[in-house]
Amino acid sequence: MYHSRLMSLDADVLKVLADPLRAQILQLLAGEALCTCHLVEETGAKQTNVSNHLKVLREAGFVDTEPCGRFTYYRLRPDALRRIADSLHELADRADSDARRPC
Amino acid sequence: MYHSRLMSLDADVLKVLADPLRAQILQLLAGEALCTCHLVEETGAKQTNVSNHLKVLREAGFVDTEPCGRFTYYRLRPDALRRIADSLHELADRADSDARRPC
DNA sequence: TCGTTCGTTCGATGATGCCCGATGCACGTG
DNA sequence: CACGTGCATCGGGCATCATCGAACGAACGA
Repeated sequence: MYHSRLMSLDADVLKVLADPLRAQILQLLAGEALCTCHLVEETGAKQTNVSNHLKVLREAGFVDTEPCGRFTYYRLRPDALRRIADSLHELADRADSDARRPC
Repeated sequence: MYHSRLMSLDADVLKVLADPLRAQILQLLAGEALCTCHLVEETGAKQTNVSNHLKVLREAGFVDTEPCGRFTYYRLRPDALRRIADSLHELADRADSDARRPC
C-alpha cells in the first residue's frame, strides 16, 4: 500500500461539485453519454444555464466533450471523480486516532 | 459486493466541504483533536470566523465537539467523510460504459 | 469578586455565483 | 443561399454566503 502521500482537499474543485444542477448533470452522465439537448430535457433547466454549468464541469476536468455533427456529446471522466473520492477517503483514514493536542 | 443501491450526490453536503477555510480545518483535525484556539492559531483566521465555520461543520455532522473546561475540542467524524467518498466512487464506477443515447 | 481568557451569536457588508434573456456562431437541410 | 436547430457566450439582476466587529456568556485564577 503506497498511499503515504498526503492529498489535500481542494475547495475550488469541490465547489464545482457543490451545485444541485451540476450534481444532477453528473449523475445523468453516469451510465451514458448525452448531448446538451438531452440534459436540458432531463433537468428542465434553460439551455443557457445547462451550457454554463457544462462549461464549468469541462474546465474542471469532470466531463469530456465529443462533437458529433450539430450535437455535442458529454461524457463523464471517472478518474476525476475518483481523485476526489480518494482524497476524502484518505482524510477519513487519517482521523482514526485518539490524539489530542494539549492547550 | 452488494452496492447496487444508487447513492446520489447531495450538493448541500458538498457545499460544506467546498470552502477553503473549512477544508483546511478538516485537514488540521485529521490526525488529532484540536480546540478552537489551535485552529485560530494554525489558520490565521479571526476567531469569530473559525467559530462560524465550526458551527457549519458541526451541523453537517463532519465534526464532533468535546467540551473540556474552558476549551472546546473538535474531532473529525470519519464516517461522514466516507459517505461522501463512497458516493463519488460509486458514481465513477457507473461511468465505465460506452453507451450513448441517440439524438 | 474582579479580571482574563475561550468561545459563541448577532447584524452589517462585500464578494461570489446562479439564473436568465439576448445575441452570435456552426452545422445541416430544403 | 436561406432557414432552422443545437450550442456557446455575454451582461445584468438577484440571492447566497464568507468575513468582520461588537457584544455576550461561561469558565477559570488572583
